[in-house]
Amino acid sequence: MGNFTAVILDFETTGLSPNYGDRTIEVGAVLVTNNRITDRFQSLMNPGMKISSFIEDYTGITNRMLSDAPAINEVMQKLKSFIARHPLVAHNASFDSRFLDAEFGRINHRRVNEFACSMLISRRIYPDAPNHRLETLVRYKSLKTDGIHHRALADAEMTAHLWISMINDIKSDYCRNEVPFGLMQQLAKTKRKKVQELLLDT
DNA sequence: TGCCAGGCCCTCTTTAGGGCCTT
Repeated sequence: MGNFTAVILDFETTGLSPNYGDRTIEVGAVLVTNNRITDRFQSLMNPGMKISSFIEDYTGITNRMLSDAPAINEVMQKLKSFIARHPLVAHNASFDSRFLDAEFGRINHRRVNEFACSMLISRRIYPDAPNHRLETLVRYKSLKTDGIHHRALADAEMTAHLWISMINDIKSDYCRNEVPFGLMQQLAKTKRKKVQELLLDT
């Protein structure tokens, strides 16, 4: 008891803003139970438009690969089942939550899941990291990686390892048996100077 | 037509500006 389940997810997209027409082109998600990855979900998605050469270069996902991919709505239905009502985590969650909510909106679904941001939490837990990009934190904490970056499942797995690492570090640094999701969310909203206070207090 | 993100966080702040993160 006490070890919560969460889904860590990551999107590759055509750009930065769903409000300006950008769509998702790949999703990766992993289920974390008892601080271990216990299930995985990944799919490319055909956004119905050409992606820029910048995105092709950035992700390694090509227009050719997407032409054979399933429609976004179809994948969103499957993603909806995968995430169920589990709390969600993403690195810079404001980005992924915007896209998730936009794509769910297109299938007339409204997200009920809570969201936590591993980037905001890492700024509190690892203030001395050179920066808080996912890639940097993976190196900084010597986390498991297959060396692939900017692909959805690889990034989701690295984010999951970061998430697990942060929970384990809080447990050992503050002698805690468990670190509930709500505390992680609270951390993200806590001023850096008040972090010690929060973790010692609760 | 052409424009175009958005939210957090720090500081030489709050009557603001700019860097960080995500694609």
